[in-house]
Parts: sequence; structure tokens; C-alpha cells
Amino acid sequence: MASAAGVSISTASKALNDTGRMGAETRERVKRIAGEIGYRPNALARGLLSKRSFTIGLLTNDTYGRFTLPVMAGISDALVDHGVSVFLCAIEDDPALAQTHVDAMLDKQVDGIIATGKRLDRRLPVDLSNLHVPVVYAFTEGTQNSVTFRSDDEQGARLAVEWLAKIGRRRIAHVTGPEDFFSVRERAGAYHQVAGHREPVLYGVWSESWGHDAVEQLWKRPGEKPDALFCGNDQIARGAVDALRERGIKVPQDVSVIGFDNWEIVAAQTRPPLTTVDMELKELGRQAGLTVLALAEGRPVEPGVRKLPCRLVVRQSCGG
Amino acid sequence: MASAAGVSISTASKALNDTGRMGAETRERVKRIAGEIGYRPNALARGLLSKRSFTIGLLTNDTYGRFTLPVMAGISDALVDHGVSVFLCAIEDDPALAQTHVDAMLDKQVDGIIATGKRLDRRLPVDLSNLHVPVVYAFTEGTQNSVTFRSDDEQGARLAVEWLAKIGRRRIAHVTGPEDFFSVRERAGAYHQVAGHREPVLYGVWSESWGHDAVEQLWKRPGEKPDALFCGNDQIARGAVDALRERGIKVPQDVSVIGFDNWEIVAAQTRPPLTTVDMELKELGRQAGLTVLALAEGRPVEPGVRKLPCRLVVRQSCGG
DNA sequence: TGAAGTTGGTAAAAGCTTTTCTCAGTCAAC
DNA sequence: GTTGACTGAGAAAAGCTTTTACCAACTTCA
Repeated sequence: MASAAGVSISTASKALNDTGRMGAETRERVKRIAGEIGYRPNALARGLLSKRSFTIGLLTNDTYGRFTLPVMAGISDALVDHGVSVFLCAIEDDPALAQTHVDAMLDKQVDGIIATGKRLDRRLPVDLSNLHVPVVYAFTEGTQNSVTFRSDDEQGARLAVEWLAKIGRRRIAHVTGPEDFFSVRERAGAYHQVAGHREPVLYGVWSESWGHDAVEQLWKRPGEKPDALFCGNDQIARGAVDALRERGIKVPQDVSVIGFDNWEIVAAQTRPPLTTVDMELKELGRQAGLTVLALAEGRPVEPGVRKLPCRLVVRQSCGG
Repeated sequence: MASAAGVSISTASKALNDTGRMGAETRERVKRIAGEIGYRPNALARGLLSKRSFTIGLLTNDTYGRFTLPVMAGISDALVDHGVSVFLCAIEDDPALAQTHVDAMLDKQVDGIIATGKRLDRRLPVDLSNLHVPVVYAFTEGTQNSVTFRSDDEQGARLAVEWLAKIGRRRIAHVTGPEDFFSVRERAGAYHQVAGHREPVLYGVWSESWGHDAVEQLWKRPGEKPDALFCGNDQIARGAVDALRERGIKVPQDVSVIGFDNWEIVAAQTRPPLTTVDMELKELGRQAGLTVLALAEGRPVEPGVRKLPCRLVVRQSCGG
């Protein structure tokens, strides 16, 4: 304890926190000695008093981390400067496990909780609506009167289709995931708005093989073929690119392909690398982090859903 | 506070913890009322006294999460039953950031730290050797006299090559990552032990395109071609499979391909899905978690490097 | 010279648990 | 009827900080 090396406990505390009245010389001396002996205040004791643990919990059901990791990076990035650490709790759609984790976080007096997931239109399997700590939802369905951050899939889809139109593509098909996903419907809506109804929307699953199969279907039909594919995610896009190559169709010369998600490991390794839409999940995490911090500090935050714009990442699968 | 609903503070505490002397009837009543009002003890106050925060820190420089996520899952899985929560701190090879995170964890009185990374033969850019909390290394280079968990890459490689031999392959080539990786050398050593020196080892980088190029190189050489490829990771394997298909060579009929890592997103989406070696990172995380807990509780743990066996995951890229 | 204000610092309380110590009451035994 | 053992429960301390209240010494002013 720093007091051993100088003055009383209270004087030491005031010296280190730049509060209270005392001689400048005393203050300096205490600070110096604290530095020398490497004194660091115990955050537990501090938290006990201040009711702030400088700790938040991140709850996710995205075991694979595809969405959670960027969100986590953004949160951590935003909060590390404020001395806030993050408990990561992966619950795998298991309500009991989720409750266990929430209870553990609450016991540890987290200042707030951020709930995130792998799907915009699904809830986590645990009720967070009546906790006495603030809760912010990021990339998962929130409750009434909560603060929710999500990507603007409509704008993202428009970005993609408008890009294809801009580089001269006219017969743009949309190959995407299961229709019961909210974001699938939203993207498809934006697609129709921009591209019209000339080409079909093919609903399927989120896999490469579906992308592959979809190309087979499209090219087996009679009549003119698409000159561009707007895919629901990068995996579908990759499957599509592979299928096109196998058919001897050149990407991007003959057909432009655009993905969604900007999942580096897929998008960058595809040949050619995929032009795709990035949902800016890190930024989403950053804002969620700052928001939960604001709520924890009692600053007012307007409830509601905040849509964050997507960004087009241009690589080589579109040409133009 | 439960005491409001019955007896004194100390009696309440003793009742809930099943300690001290008191009437069975009183104990029951306190427990019941505590349950009714949803009382949960404040872990901060408890930690202040017991010197145990039931919190550990996980430090990683693996931004992408390829290795960290399974390790994290294992740790969490092992420790959630003990009421321990995990701070995840992603430091991106940034020493200052790493120190910030370590300081924050120490302030929060973590019971221990697990260091993990993306490479067995590299250290994290921060010195953890003289902390007053236990440190366990998992999938990253540890310090003298520390406890380190790692995969047994030699055994994993042997598993792969022996499998290829068992299904009748005789000309097994090894396409792998950069030779300065320790695990690359270790796997190559095991490969030579089992397969001899008839076929070459091709060192390159950890990417699909290298797998692709390596096949080009191998098949451009004069003389007999390999009938099996043991690849250094799943991405290389995938690139190789794609290249073979483009050359009209059938996998697994003509050539067997085996990967390493069992990275689902790559291994399972390859056509055909990859047979590969799983490093059991989740199990590794689990053991690291239990070990750091043991150390935190003062139980003795033998220092040293613990190699965990790998497991062969058979899919369809080898036939046999 | 006495009153009022200023300065530099300490003592103590509060925050929530757990643990140890103490105390009043009960019962059995001599 | 007094002593000793035992029982059930509460008081208090400890764990580490921060904050408030307080005190002694010194300065300023009338």
C-alpha cells in the first residue's frame, strides 16, 4: 500500500486522484512513490464503492464468431480507453447456459450488457428486458424500448446493385439465402427496387454449394443468361464463381459477381477476389460499446433501432 | 439485502453458505426468503475479502479468431461451472495495447491469465513472467518454468500420413507453409519419418493460391506424379483440390488430399469435403482453463510443455 | 490580542460479504 | 441450586478505496 511509503491512506488517495487539498510537494511525492512501487488501486474495492465495475458483458449465440468477432473488436477498441474490460460469453442457443452466464455477469456487477448474435431477426434465448443494468442490442433483435444497432441491409443491397448497374450490367440475378431471414427479404426488396423484376431471385441456403447449384439452374434455363450475380453472402458468391469458371464463363469479363459480408477468408481467397458489401460490424460494435457506456454513466440515450450504413469493398469480381 | 427480510447480516450469510451454527428452521427460512427476493451476493465484495475474483483473462494476438475461438470455447466450457468468467482481450501484436489490457486485468484482480496466439513458436508482445497471478500458455510460446499447452503436430502429421499409407497411397507429397514455422518443420519431420524421402516437401505460404500453385509445380515436373497430397493446412488443401479438379484429376479417386486444422468453413465446404487433422483446440482450452484454476486455488501444477494429441477427421477427400 | 479564515493533513464512514468472537439462554449433571 | 457444556444468533473486524468531516496550525485583519 502506498500509504506505507509516505502519508495517510486518505492523503494518498487524494494525491493519486488529484482531489482534495494538499501541498503540491506532498502530492508529487506520493505520486512518485506510488509509481516506484508500482501501486495500482484494487478495482474491486473501487467498484464496491462507486457502483461501477468498469466491466461489461458481451453475450452471443454466434459460436463461430463470424459476426461476433468484429463486433467484439469494435467494442473493445472503443472501451479500452475508458478502462472497461469485456466478458465474452458464448451461449449456444442454450437458455440454461445463457441464464448461467447472465447471472454470473450480474453477480460481478457488470456496468452493462451487449447482446449480439448471428441473425438480425432472432432473439437471444434469454430475457434481458428487466435487468437493473443497461442492455444494448447489436446485430440481434432487441426488445421494446431498447437501443438496437443493426446494419442497413437495404442500403447495402442498393449499393451492390447500383454498382453493377453503373458498370453496365443489365441482367442482374439475385442468389441469396433462406427467405425467412429478414435481411434476405430486405435485400431482395432493395434489389427489386433498383434492378426491377426482369431477373429472378433464387432463395436457398447460405452455402457455397447452393451458389454452385444456383448457377447451374440459371444457365440451364432457356433464353438470355444473366450478366451479373448479386449474391446473398460471400460463400454463395464463391460457389457461384467456381461454377461459372467450370462452365468456362469468365468472371468478371462475362459475368460480374458481387458478394455480401466481406468475410475476408472467403472473399479475398476467391479467384478472382470478391467485390462485396461490408456491414461495418466493427463500427457497429464500437457504437454499441459507447452507447452502453453512456447508459451506464446515466447519460440519456434515445431508444430505437439505429441502422448503420454498409460499405462497398471493390475487389476484382465485378470488373468495371 | 436478505437481512432486511429476517435476521442479522451475519446469520443470513451463514445460512446461505451453509456455514456456522444455527437452527435448521432459521436456515431454511433465510434461504427461502433470499430466493423469493432474488438476492444474489455481490461478487465484488466477496472477491475483496476472499482474494478471488472468479475472473480470468484471455489474452490473444489472433485477431481473426481462427485459433482463439475454439480455445475460448473450451476455457469457458470448463470454467462456467466454477462460476468463473473470462475477459477476452485481443491485442494485435501491439505491445502498448497488450500492456494496457494486462494492467486492466490485473487491476480487476483476475485470478489468472491464459495467453494464446496464432503460432506455437512466437511469444505475445508482453512479458507475463513476473506477475503475481498464475499464467498458462495455450497454443503460444511460454516462458521458462511455465505451463504450456500445445498440439502434438508431430503426432498429427503422422496420423495423416499413416492414414494415406493405410489406404494404399505410396507417392505422398507434402505441401505446407513457411519453413520458419516450428510446426511446419515438426510436421515435415514426421512426414519424412513415415513417408520417407521419395517425394518432395514444398514450402510456401498459408493460402489457397499456394496450394493451387504447388499442384501446378508438382504436375509440371517430369516423371511419376504423386498419388496423395498431405497439406499443411486446410486452405492449402482446398487450393490443391481446386487445382487438381481443373486439371481433370479426380479427388479422391486419382489423388488423395488431406488437410490440417479442420477449419470447418474451409474443410467442409471444399468439394469433396476435406479429410483433415483436428488439433483439438477446444480440449486444449479446457485443460488450460482447469490448469489456471488449479494454480489460482494454490494446487500444485507441474511446469512444462504438454502436448495434446490431434485427431483425424475423415471426410471424403481421401477415399479409402 | 482576539476573531475569522486558510491550509495541509488525518480520522472515520461507507460500500457488501465472510469469518471470528462473544454473549445470552437452555439444559444436564452434580 | 450452582457449575459446565452447548446452542442459536448477533456484534465486530477485515478486505481496499473514496469521500466527508474534522482538527490543528498558521495567517490575516480589526
